[in-house]
Amino acid sequence: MARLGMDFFHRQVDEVARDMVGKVIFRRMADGSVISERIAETEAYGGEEDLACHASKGRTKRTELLYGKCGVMYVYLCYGMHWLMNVVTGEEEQPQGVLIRAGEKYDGPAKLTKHLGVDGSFNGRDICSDPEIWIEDDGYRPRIIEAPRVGIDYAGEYWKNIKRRFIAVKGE
DNA sequence: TTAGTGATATCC
DNA sequence: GATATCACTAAA
Repeated sequence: MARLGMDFFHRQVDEVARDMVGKVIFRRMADGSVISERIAETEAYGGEEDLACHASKGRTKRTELLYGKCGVMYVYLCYGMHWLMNVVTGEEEQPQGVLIRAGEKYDGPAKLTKHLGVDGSFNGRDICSDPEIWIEDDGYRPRIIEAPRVGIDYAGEYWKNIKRRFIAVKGE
């Protein structure tokens, strides 16, 4: 087991998103217990031209984190009730991030964050050094399917259709 | 298919 | 200050 560090996230967002599939996310709860969940699905967002990336519309208070240091969590409240969890990747000054969409047992971005107890208080934390949440590589290497991202109809035909979504194949 | 929900951004 | 938007889920 090896905890993922800065070097893992300091790469092209597409590579990081792909490599994160199959890794295990750990969470130390307030009562001291530790739960884990293998990542089954991610999506890559980023590049200044990526219309699906929040930061494409301009650098704002909210998206500021995406321009910052890699390894930092970007947690965002969607539709007033769902927390979505991302990890910033790549160079500083480049808005890039990986959305963690699903775990093996918790399929769906908001279900995953709910299970892990991740909310707005995790926004801006460094997943490489935070004592309450981290990601490890246990050597598992699933076969990975690439697919178009979902839920970004507003981003236009091109960005809607490119394959920046990575899904683990079960049982391999 | 649609109702629910609230932070953020954008427009007065 | 007000409105429009949104990387979703559950219920029907």
